Amino acid sequence: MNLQQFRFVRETIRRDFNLTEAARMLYTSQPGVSKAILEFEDELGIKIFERHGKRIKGLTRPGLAVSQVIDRIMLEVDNLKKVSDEYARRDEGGLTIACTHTQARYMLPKVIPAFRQRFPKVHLSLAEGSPRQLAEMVLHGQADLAIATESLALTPGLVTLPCYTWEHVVVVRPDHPLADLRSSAVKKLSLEQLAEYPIVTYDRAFSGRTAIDDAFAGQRIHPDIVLEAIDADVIKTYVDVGMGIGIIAGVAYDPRRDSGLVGLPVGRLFGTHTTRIGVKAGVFLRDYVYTFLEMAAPQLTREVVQQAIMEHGGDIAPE
Amino acid sequence: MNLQQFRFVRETIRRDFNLTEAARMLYTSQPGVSKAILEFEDELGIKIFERHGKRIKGLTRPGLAVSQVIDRIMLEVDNLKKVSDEYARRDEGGLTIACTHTQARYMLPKVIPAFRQRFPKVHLSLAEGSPRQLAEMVLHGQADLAIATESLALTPGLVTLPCYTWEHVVVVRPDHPLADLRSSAVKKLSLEQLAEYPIVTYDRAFSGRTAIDDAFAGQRIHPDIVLEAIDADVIKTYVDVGMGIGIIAGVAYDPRRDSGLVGLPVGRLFGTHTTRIGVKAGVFLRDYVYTFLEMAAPQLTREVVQQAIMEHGGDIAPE
DNA sequence: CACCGTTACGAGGTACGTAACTATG
DNA sequence: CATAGTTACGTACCTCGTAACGGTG
Repeated sequence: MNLQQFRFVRETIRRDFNLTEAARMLYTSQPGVSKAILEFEDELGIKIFERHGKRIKGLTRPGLAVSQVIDRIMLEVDNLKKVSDEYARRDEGGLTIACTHTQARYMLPKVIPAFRQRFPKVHLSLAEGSPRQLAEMVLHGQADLAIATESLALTPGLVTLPCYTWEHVVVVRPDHPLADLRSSAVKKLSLEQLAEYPIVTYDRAFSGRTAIDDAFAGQRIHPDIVLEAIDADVIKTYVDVGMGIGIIAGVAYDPRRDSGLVGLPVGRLFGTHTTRIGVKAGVFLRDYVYTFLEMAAPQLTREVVQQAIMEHGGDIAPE
Repeated sequence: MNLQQFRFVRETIRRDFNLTEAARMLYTSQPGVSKAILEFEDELGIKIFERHGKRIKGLTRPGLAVSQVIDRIMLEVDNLKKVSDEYARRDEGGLTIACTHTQARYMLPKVIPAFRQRFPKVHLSLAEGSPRQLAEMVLHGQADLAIATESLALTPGLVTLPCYTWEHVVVVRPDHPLADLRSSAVKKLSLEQLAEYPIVTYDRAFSGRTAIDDAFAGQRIHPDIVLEAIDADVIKTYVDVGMGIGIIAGVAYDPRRDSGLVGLPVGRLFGTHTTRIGVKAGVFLRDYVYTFLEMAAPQLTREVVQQAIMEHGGDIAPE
């Protein structure tokens, strides 16, 4: 029994039971993987994989149980490396943040400069993707943190922590009829009124889009969504060229920088959303990661986060 | 990084930082252990052990952190073997119960025959020791369960579950003055009255002895404890030869088998005690272990026990 | 027949044991 | 000076890669 066998089993499962793929991902030969797994099964006295003749099709029941234990072992092996790095190179290391474009473009710039100053030796990297992908990246150890608004909380094995809340904002061109409303009129804006114009907003998987859909559907309104994009910059660009009105996250509108557009605070129409940070349950986080979390959201103190990670699947109320 | 290195580190710590001892326990050469650990420290980039010249004295701070992670890894590696055995040999395996003499002699005989009938292929073994030793055996994986009344609950890393409650009983020879009391008089027996006679009872570490001491001390009575023993059989023997009156656990007195002695139910004087079963936090238990627990105490269902094990250090109220 | 997993075999490297050496208390 | 840890070194074994083989869809 050795760590290599654990790696092979885990990777084979991740590569959809394709040994050849698994071997390639681990930079080794396919027969080596095959042999190691066979020997491992032999030692345990069980079959881990369901085989149709020679094709590996899936996990057996004991294989499922074994793979779960292996996941826990490999998680701790990863922790071992992190723990020792924590002492060997106190303020050095890497921090990979998996997030949506909105976070990378509008929220992280408020945090990262200060973090960088405090930990100049930490190598930062940002990865973007859909919330589903972000969660996957964290679960597989490819990223340390996932930051997103939607669906993160539902992923098993992921601990999610409330970071900040926000509301949507409507952006229009200065020459648009809605641009001239007085602020009292803006406060009274209804979904019907918005639906009179073509709408440019987020793709289905991002930044509270489901809340937008739900809001309209709740009043049986069928808005004309002429364009979907995953980021507010694209949306603003198309609003600017006259495609329609934009609905974007409040954080994505800056009156100063977006001086070519008018923002209408209509948050109440689409509800309040909580952006959450997700970490893998049971991981060891480097000291600077805790500091990062506290910089991003003061309520996420080391104690709060550690408890959430240990309680494994625990979640903290949005308040 | 490999499992062997983890084993060496763990064993070195357990053997009080004596490499030679650790090597012997693992049936390998001492230089091999030394080299493996040095390489491991090198790979992690930290020193695990505090060295005075060449003598290993203790753990460094990173070493402590690393050793905790290693403990979790090795726990899961053990689980791996158990999980696969669970499927490979469904009703076969071993069950080692670490318990005090009282449990082995009086309580387990009520459970083990039925268990044996249900799982004839499970090899049972009983280990006896002080509660402190029992806890240690379970924590080191030398025993699956610990059963005892005292102090188990306090051991960190051990999950303890309430099994049954009991009270003490006083045993005297038939020719003893107390033997002739009517049951109404027995109900009124006081500590003072008992303290008029020399007492034979348990050793300090066993079966509610502290409760006996506390009861007397609470009324500022200094009983004459003429003999201490770790088991009721010994106590009864000395009561029988006229050394004094005996105070033993209720389960240890059987009117039929102990016909040469008279039992006086004076439980209220020394309080009610809960015998607990301890398992290591986070372990995987074979199916038959869950069955055993439920046979020993019907309230300890699989769900209850599993939850307690997972909540790691969790405890269930005696009710 | 193209793809995938297993078996066979050989070279390189690693693990481990013995022996010698060194430092500590 | 006895005990304990590290270094040195050689052998045995094991890992891993290439090549060949056997089944599956």
